[in-house]
Amino acid sequence: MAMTTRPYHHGDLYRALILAAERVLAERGVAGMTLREVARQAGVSHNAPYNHFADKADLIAALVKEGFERFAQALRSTYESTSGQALDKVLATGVAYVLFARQQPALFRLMFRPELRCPPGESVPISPEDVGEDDAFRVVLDGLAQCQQEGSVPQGDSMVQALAAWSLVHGLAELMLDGPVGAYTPTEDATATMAREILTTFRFGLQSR
Amino acid sequence: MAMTTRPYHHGDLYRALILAAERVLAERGVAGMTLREVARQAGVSHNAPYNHFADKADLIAALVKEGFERFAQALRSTYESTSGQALDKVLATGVAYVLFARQQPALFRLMFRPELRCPPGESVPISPEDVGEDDAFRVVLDGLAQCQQEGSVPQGDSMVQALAAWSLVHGLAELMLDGPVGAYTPTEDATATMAREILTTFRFGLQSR
DNA sequence: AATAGAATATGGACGATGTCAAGATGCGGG
DNA sequence: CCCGCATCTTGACATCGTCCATATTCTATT
Repeated sequence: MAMTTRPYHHGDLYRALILAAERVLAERGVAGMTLREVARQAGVSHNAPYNHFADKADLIAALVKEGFERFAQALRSTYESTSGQALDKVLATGVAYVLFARQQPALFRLMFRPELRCPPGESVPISPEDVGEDDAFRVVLDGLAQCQQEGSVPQGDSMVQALAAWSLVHGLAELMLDGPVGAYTPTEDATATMAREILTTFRFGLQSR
Repeated sequence: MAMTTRPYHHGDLYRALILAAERVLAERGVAGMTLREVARQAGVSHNAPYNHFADKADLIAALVKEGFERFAQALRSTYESTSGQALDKVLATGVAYVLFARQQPALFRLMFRPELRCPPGESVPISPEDVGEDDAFRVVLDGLAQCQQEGSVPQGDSMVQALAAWSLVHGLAELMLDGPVGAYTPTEDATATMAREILTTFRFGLQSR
């Protein structure tokens, strides 16, 4: 009678598989996330997932989509709950971006490794839009448009400004996880401080002219 | 007689394997680069690589190291062959960074996916230093120190400035390859223009104070 | 120069993985 | 009540990374 697609034998295997996938991902990392292990953790046979997902890429895409939803949610709520000018909100959102990556490193990596959501033979991944990447981007985009409106950022193509801001925090997040920056930011506080410092360094790039 | 480790049967299988790996990587992408396929392309049995590399992660690490050497070389030569202030050189280096990623996308991805160079069971990858990542970073670091000396950039911790600059171009490169930016930069010229535009947007962040 | 030994390559084998093909199981509508 | 279909299981296959035993070829020592 529920309006969701009725789960017959298991309860809600679709959901259970995504949760199991997330746990496996967090425990064993991107490389260790195997379809069979996910099924094992969910307590079903190694072929049960194929009733709910076309293939491994499809499961990953679903998990990534969930990740981007939470991600966009985190950015949005940070933006909205920060007081001050729109520019302050955008900067706080940038810090939240980096913190999200730090708190859920494996999920964050998965979200930005489209080669992992390529169907078996193909080399063209399930598109970023299908996976909700744009929604997260729009938070920054809208925020910068607000900044232009309040005059805290120079008039111009806010798409370019958003790409620049996004690039900055995304690069920082990636380098913290997988690059040489990690060593400089051992704790979570250090991460936030570094993010703030770097964002402030470039803040004047948006303001001055 | 040569002082290099003498190749006995094949000629120089070590080198041949790295070249084959690079070809396979470019053709089939990160996900399609299999050890057996590399051996096939090199015309040897599937076990021959084990005489020159401990495991797949070791081969990848060697290829990545080669990639970082070329990368550092490209950045350095761009820096040196650009005329003008040190700041101009640094900005040109940033464009070169993004162009390298665009011209060798698969290699670039491989370079920044340390989970692919984890030994079988382990989750700790072959370190960034072992792979030459620092050498490339130093180009930017030294460049910004020069900028401080010539006064085109505010005094301060040039490590933080370098991290900021590196984050910016690295994020841009990643987003162009795997994210939503790619659509806006279809051609190589568009890529360079976008990179210049974004770098210029933030240029004033380093200058003003 | 001949031979012993190390370095290098080959083939087969094993466990694990992603995926496909059939068969078994259980729920809902007629 | 029973049939159909969605759901799960079992089994199989190709491929992959890696280990082991064996064969081949080069180097060095006598």
